[in-house]
Order: sequence, then C-alpha cells, then structure tokens
Amino acid sequence: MSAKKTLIREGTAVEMMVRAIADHIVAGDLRPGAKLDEMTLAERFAVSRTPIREALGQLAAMGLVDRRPNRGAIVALVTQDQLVSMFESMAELEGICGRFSALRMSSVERAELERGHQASARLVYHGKEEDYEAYNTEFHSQLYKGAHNDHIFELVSLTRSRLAPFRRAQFRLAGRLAKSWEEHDAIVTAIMRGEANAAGDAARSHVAKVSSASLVFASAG
Amino acid sequence: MSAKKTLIREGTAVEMMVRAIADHIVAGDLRPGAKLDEMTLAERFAVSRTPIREALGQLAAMGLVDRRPNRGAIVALVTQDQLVSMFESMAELEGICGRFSALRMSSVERAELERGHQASARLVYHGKEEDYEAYNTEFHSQLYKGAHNDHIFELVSLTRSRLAPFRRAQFRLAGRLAKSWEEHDAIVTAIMRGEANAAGDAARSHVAKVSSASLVFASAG
DNA sequence: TATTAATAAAGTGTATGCAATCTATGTGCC
DNA sequence: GGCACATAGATTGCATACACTTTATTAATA
Repeated sequence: MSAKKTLIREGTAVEMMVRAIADHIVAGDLRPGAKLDEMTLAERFAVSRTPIREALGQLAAMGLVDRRPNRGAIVALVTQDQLVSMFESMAELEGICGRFSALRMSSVERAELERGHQASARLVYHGKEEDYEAYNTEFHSQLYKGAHNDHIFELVSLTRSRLAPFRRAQFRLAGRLAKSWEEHDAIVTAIMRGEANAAGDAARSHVAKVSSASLVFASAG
Repeated sequence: MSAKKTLIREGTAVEMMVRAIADHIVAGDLRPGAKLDEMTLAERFAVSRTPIREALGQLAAMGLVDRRPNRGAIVALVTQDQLVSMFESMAELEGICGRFSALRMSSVERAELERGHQASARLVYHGKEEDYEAYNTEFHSQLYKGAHNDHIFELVSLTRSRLAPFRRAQFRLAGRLAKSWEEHDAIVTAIMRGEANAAGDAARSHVAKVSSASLVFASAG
C-alpha cells in the first residue's frame, strides 16, 4: 500500500534529490502546482540548496517541474490540451512497442509475458484492484523492454513518469478491470502469434482507452 | 557556413549556458567524447562554475552529455546500437507526425508545406546541398508542428537534437539529394490528399533511408 | 475605503571556498 | 624492466555568502 520511502543513499546528493523529488511527484505526494521551495526541500533532505537547485533544474529538463526565473519552481501543472497530447503520444508509443515486441521478443520474454498475463486473471476475478494495478505496470514494462529499442524505452519512460500524477485510480471505473484484461489478452495473443500490426493496434487502442478513463479523473479532480 | 556564435543574453546564466553548450554540441563544434571541463567552460563563458554545473546537469538529463560522478562530463558518445535505436525511433516518430499531419494540418499549413516543397525542387536541380539541407530541416519541422501534438513535438525535438551530431553530411552521398526530394514528394502528396496511413508510411520510410545514409558516416567517421 | 508608494521580508541566482575524489607522476621493490 | 604503492596535483561535489529580484507589508494619499 505505502510505497517505500527510504531514501536510497547511492550516488551523489544531486542524484538522490532527483530521485526523491521525482518519486514524490510521481507518487502523487506532491500535487501538480505545489510550490517547491528550495530552502524547505534543503532542510527536509538535510542538504544545502546547491544540490536541490541542480535537481530542480534536471527535473525541469525532464518536464516534471516548471521553473520560472526568480519566481521559484512548482510541480509541473499541465493544461488539458497537453494532457490529451501526452496520452495520445503514450498510445502511439505503446503501439510501436507492441508492434516491435511481436517481432522481437525472445521466447523467454514471450513465455514470461503470457505467464504473468494468465496469472493476472485471478486478480481480476477476485477484484484485487491494487494488485492488478501493480501487475499492470509490470505488463506494460514488459512491452517497453520487449521492443528492444533503448531510445523508445527512454521516451516511453519519460512520458509515463510525466503522466503518472494524472492516471491515479483509473481502475475504479466500473468494469475497467475486466476490460483491461481483455485488452491485454488481445495484445498478448497477437504478440504470441507474431502478428506485428495487430499487436501494435491492440496496444495503441488499449492505452487510448485507459487514457480516456484517466482523463475523466484528471478533469474531475 | 559558420553558425551564429553570438551568445543571446536572455534569461539566467544557466539557461544561456544550456543553450550555448547544446548549440556547440549540435553544431558539431564539440565532438562526442569531448571532455567538458567545468573551469574551462566557466572561463570561456565568463561565469562561475555554478551555472556551468547546473547546465551540464540539465544537458545530461536531456541525454546530450554523459556525466560520471567525480569524473567529469563528456559530450555523450553513443554506441552503434543506441544510434540505431535512435534512428529507428526517429523514423517511427516521423511516421506518427506524418499520419497526424495528414489528418490535422490546417489549409494554411498544407499550402505552406506544398509551396516550400515545390520551391525546393530548384535547390535539387542546381545541386545546392547546403541550402537544401536548411530547407530539409524546415520541412521536417513543418511535419512535427503539423501533427498538432505538443508532446510528440517535444519527443521528436529531443531525439533530433541528440541525433544531430551524427547526421552531418548525409546529403553528400551520391544521388541522395534527388531521392530525398522524391521521398518528400510522396509525403506531401499523401498529406495533401489526407491519406493518413500513406503519409505516415512515407514519412517513416523516408527517415529510415536518411538514417541508413547517416549511419554510413557515423560508423566511418 | 481604495489605491498607490515605499519599505521590509523572503526567495532565487551566482560566486567563492573548502572538502572529497580521482588522476598522474614518481618511488621502492621484486 | 615491470608492478604495486604512495604522494601531489587537478577536478569535482557541496556548503556558504552575498547580490539581485520578486512578493508581502505597511504607510500615505485621495
């Protein structure tokens, strides 16, 4: 339920701060629009302002925070248009990953994908939303990795982390759980058969559906 | 021939340093693998090490430089595999932009696209490689913008700037100029007709061809 | 009371200094 | 001569200090 909060003491202070702040944003602990005060953050993580500033700059370069010169940084808040364009991009990127996965996944990767997918049916049957959500993340990661393209993987990861604050609670929508599984099934089936275009289309439309579900929440909340 | 070297004195010192260093990398002034010494850069641009450090951090977040803790920063050098995956991603992204452009470009955008494309025929006819290269950049920018998706635009721009150091002199390959124009022509025709999938495929295969052309140079040089 | 000007407080941007780490050169030893 | 080790130099990482910009507060005026 509660994510690991321990600060991994590896790498430089800047790296730690990037991870820590990004985690808080992605986890929803820091909401879009929240002020990111340098001194407050510095005290909270027991470092000076310097590594905090560098971390904020890098997070701004990643698009997770907005930085106005001389006016401080806030967690990036995203217009409805931007949100739509990000979800749309996500669908396209997943489509690519699905297509490539069908062409390139190793037999080990395919077996693992199918095994996990079949196992997830139990979670749907018992309505375990939290567990299914965790599995869902894993499922999509398998697609990204299965595409065997490092750069696409980076782009997808970037987009995914930026969208994270806006895709909370998507599975609360009635019936989403079962429908999600069916959509996964279409993707897995196409990948197992090596049908690239079918896999791509299935992955794309799956994400498109998840997106509209998330947009409901994003505009409501 | 020589790019504008004047340092635009706008924004904070960090922003200026990001722009300046990125420009030098993208322009090929700083080759992949080149050491980015903080003190040297600081003296060269007449600022202290602090803004240089922040800039290097942001450039690292963008993937333009590599930073090893306590061991300095270098212009990102890219393995052949990464390069292939970046070119492949670029082709896919352009495919998306082509497809969306066919669906979404305004009549003004379409007219402008076609006008420029027709005008570029003269450059091909007279073998003006430099000018055609400049136009080519503009042509592709029109595709990225015509897709009307801000996030895709960002992803494409990011990928493009990372690839920039490796796509120099692609038009020197015999006959590339005329072939490039024909490929552009297929894209423009499909967009003007609103044939989304055809436009997407044409854009994708165009970039795929440019990529193989560039890879020749990247591995050779 | 509302509005504006002046001033104080807070917060960001950059420079500098010191500690920690890495790199290179040289020394002793086999 | 080759290799391990030690030391000096160079370079990075972080903290601190100060200048400048923005924001909040107060006072004065209409």
